[in-house]
Order: sequence, then C-alpha cells, then structure tokens
Amino acid sequence: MRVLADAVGPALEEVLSGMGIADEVWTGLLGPATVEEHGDLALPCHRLAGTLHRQPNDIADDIAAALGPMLSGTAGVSAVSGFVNMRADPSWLAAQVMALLPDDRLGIAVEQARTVAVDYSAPNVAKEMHVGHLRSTVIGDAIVRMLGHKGHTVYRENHVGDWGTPFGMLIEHLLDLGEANAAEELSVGDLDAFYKQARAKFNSDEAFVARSRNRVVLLQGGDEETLRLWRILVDESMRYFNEVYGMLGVLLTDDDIMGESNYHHLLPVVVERLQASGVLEDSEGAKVVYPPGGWLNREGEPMPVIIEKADGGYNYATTDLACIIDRVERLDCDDLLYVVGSPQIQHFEMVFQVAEQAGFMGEAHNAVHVNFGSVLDSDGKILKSREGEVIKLVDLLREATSRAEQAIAEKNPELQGAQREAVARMIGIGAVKYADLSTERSKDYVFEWDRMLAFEGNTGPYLQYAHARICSIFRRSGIERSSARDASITPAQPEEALLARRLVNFAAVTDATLASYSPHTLCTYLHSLASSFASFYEVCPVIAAGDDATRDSRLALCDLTARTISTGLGLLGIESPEQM
RNA sequence: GGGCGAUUGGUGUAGUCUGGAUAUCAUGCUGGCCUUCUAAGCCGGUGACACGGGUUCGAAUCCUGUAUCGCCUACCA
Repeated sequence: MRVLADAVGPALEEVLSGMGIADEVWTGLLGPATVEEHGDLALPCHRLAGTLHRQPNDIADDIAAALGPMLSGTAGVSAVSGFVNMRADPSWLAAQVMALLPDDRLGIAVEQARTVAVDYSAPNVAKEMHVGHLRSTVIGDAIVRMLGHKGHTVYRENHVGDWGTPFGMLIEHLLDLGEANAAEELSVGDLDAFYKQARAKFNSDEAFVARSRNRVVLLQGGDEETLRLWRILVDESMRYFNEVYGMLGVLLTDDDIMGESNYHHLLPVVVERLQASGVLEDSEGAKVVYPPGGWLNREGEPMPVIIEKADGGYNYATTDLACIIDRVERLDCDDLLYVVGSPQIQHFEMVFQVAEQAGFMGEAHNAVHVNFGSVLDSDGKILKSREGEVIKLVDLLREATSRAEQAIAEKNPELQGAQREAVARMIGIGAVKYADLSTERSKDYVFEWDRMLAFEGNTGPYLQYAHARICSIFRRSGIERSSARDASITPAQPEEALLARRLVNFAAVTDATLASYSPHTLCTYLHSLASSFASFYEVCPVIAAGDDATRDSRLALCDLTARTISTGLGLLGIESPEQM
C-alpha cells in the first residue's frame, strides 16, 4: 500500500535512524504484509539482528513501541514474531478514499512527459490476421492508452509488412485475376485464399515464377504501374485491417501506418552511416556488423547482423535500424517500445547493440522489446498461418460477440435491439481482450475457444458485471452519480474497509503496470477490486441501508468503485457497459 | 553443440527482479445462499511450488546440477 508507506515513512525514518539503521536498509525491508490479518505493511526485523546484536523479537517490540504513538491516527502498530506490522487506521483510510472522490484522475499523477514510439500490431499485407496478431495489437493498445493517460507523448507505429519479395508474386496473381476481381476477392476478407493461390502458382508454374521475379525488380525500381498495382493490394488489405481494428476497438488509424515500404529509401543511408561509424565489415560477400554481445552461430563462429545481403538486398534488421534512426532523429523519441513476440528476443538484442555501437541511440534513449509469448495449438505447437487451418481473428471476435448476445438474451431479456447488440460487443470483445491481457505477457498459452470466451471467474465480463451492478444501484435509487462525491465515507463493515483499501491502491498499481509494461498487473488488481465489491454487495445494502449517513457513504464507495473499474478497464482498451 | 527462456493444486494462473509469517486467484469437484440494489454473483470444503545439492536465522524466490519442454543459432520477415 504505497499511500500508507508514504504516510508512515517519516516516522519510521526517525525511529530507525535513532537506532542507527540507514534508510536504504529499512526501505528495502518494508513491504506489504504477506498475512492479511496482520496488517497492510510489514517490516521484518530479522536481518537487523546481526548488526544490532539483539533478538528480532526485541527489535520489533522496540520499534513498535516507539512507532505506535507517532502513527496514532494513521496506523495501528503491532509486533509479531520479529515483524513490525502496520494497519491503516479506519479514519485515515476513510480520509484517503474521500480525497479520491472529487479527483477525476483517481490519484493517478501526470508525469514529466516523455516521447515514446510504440511499435505494435504489424499485420502483413495480403495475409489474414489470425489469433497470433491479437496479442501485439491488444497489449500495444493498452500500453499506448496508459502512456497517454500519464501525460506522455505517444507515437503509435503500425509497422505493416508491405514490402519485399512476396509482392512480385502477389501482384502477378492480382493481374491474373483481373484488378476488379482481385479487389473483390480481397475485400471479402479472404486474404488467406488469395495468398495461398498465389503461393500455389509460384510453386508449380515456372512462367509465373519468372514473372514474379521480374515484378519484384520493377517494384524495387519504382515502376509507376507496378506501384499502382501494389497500392491496390495495400489499400484493400488496410481496409480489411481497419475493419478488424474497428471490431476490436483499438486506437490504430491510417495515420499510424508506418509500413516497411516507408523505410525503403533509408536503407542505403543505414549502410552509409554504419560504414562511416566504422562498424561495417565484409563477410562472404555480405555487409555485416558484429555486435559486441558475443553471439555465436551453430558452428560456434561469431555471428553478425546482416545489413546488406550478397545479392544487394536488405534484411529485416536493416529496416529496424532505419526505424530507430527515424524515431530518434525525426520524432525525437526518448523511448522506443517494440510489442513483438518472444522468438525475436535475440534479433532485437543484436539490433539494439548495433544501433548503440553506431551511435544511432545514446544513453538517453531507452529501447525495450516488450516481448510476449506465442499462442500454441492444442499440441503445444506455435500456431502458424502456413500449416493447417488457422483461426481467423474476425471469426473469434464474431463468436465472442454472438456468445455474449446469447448470454444477455438469457440473463437480461429486457435489453433489446441496438442496445443489446452494443452491449454484446462490449462484453464479447472485452472477454477476448481480457483473456489475452490478464496473463503475464511473456508466457506462451494454448489457444482454446472456451478460455478466450469464458464469461465467468477471472474474466472481463466479471469486472463489467460489477460495474453494471453499481450503475443499476444508482438507476434504481434515482440519485445522481456525481452527487455522491462530497459524501462522508465511514468504512464500518469489514467488507467496506477491504473495498476502501483496494480503491486507494489504484494509482500505485497503474504506475507499477506501466513501469514493467505488464497489463496483467492491472488486470489482477481490477479483479481483486471487483471481487471485494461483490463481497461488499452481498452484505452491505446500499439503497436500503439503515440510515442516510450509511447510505451516502456506501453510495460514495460504489461510485468510486465504478469509476475505478471503468477507468482501469478503459486503460486496457475495454469498455464498461452500464447494463448487461 | 552453444545461447535464451519456461516448469506452481485435476486444469489455468499470480507471486520470482528486490528472500520473510499460514503460497494468490480462477476453474473443476463438493456443501450451502435468489419474497430486498442484476445468481455473468456470494459464503464454506477440497487440492500445488519438476527433481537433487548449496547459500541463509529464513528459499517458490538467490547460486548450482539434472530432467522435460519451447525459442534462437548469417544472407526469410
């Protein structure tokens, strides 16, 4: 509990410095009490025993005795088996919660603005978006929202795969189909079929292969007609991606597209600058850089980053270096975030090392690979679009929405028509997003329909349900939400006190979430908040509370809980319906 | 072969960075709770730190070895 730690800090410092304990020693020991009955904060004293030459129990007793009077009105202090425990005083807690009531930001501070580029989503033109693309898009979206809320300047960078050798093949297939037919084919959203047809011809038809190779040369050379055809592929794909983004409700727009083709003209510049900085070497006809990480290949020989291939072509790493230059020098970014899967850990480590070595980034720049685990099939293999039938993202989202609509029809038949559809969308999409955001991002997970579409337990709908119930209380009481905000809060019942404790932690949890770019931290918190609300809801009648003071206090707790849930879910890119 | 990472109740999962008291939550199974604000809910029971060493007053957490799994290991992106 950060607010309590801040509040008791000065008193602890006074007592412990009097005992000859340095600040950095005890601040490292102070933490949340691991046993809830003991309190909110604990200071284990066992490690002090050596330096003070006394028993941990005696040390804890002495600290507690000195601290107790000083913290009167803030926290109750006790000593148990070598731990000093501090429990927030109900009146102090009430004051903290009441301070949040009029605060639109619910305690979340605006920070000194940094400029941050977030690279995420990055689908491939003329390829289907499948469930594997979900994580980058959803995690990136949450990080973008949180950064913005903290006052930072954020550049959303959608690094679309819109360039490279497959486009020769794709353009020739487009011509074979005829432009109008091809556009039709693409707009239906069956990108996989289009890609597979092209690939099949490429594998079986030599004339087609020759045309494709020639077409790549024309594309690279800037041939106008070829570029026009390429544009059709890109535009049709982007139209489809935007449809998916619309269903998902993420912030990405056409303005955020910075595909690989945008960096194409910079690639020779990357080579020149690496050359100039003296790190570029020749190896087997290719131009390479050996970053300082001690990387080895299969044969145990030093492994380089390939900047320019022996045939004069460029690699992925070269484009990433061009991106770094662009983001640092044109956008003036402090932080570069890459929301990209874990298999590319080594790639990014090497690229970052090259960028530092060549002076593209300095001490002030902070490049982070926000990696995430793979989506696996039921055999534990990575879901790949090339083999087998892959679940299309749109199908997952449609299924989620339709299951949600079915659930509403059963559980709340009064919701009808367009309103029901809108709520079904919020619940269905919220469930899918929450399922993806709520586990630690670096872990792999096995894709299961029922896991992604669960509406019970630790799920998005559970949090939305708590929110909707609160809205319902206000609807029935006829009391305006805003009128609850100058109430006096008295957390008399244990359920009320627990709810208050959780509410007060929101800002600290949000900061911790952003510090590690781990949306699951916020998810875990919001679930515990919703859970403590549900317990409160069972035992603390609000509208039918015995007296006005209790009712107003509870209404204020409800209002604050609803705002915390909707703000928290909002930071994750999940909506909070008022009814469900 | 080398490198990186993972392993927590039947299942899924938090905690591991920064060691602390009785390991979180969910699901499953099980026993209760709808004439009062939405039962997508609440209350109770059940059940887990891969294995072996080491460091420490104290290890899921740090070090080390083993097993199993995943990823990466130069001209794909």
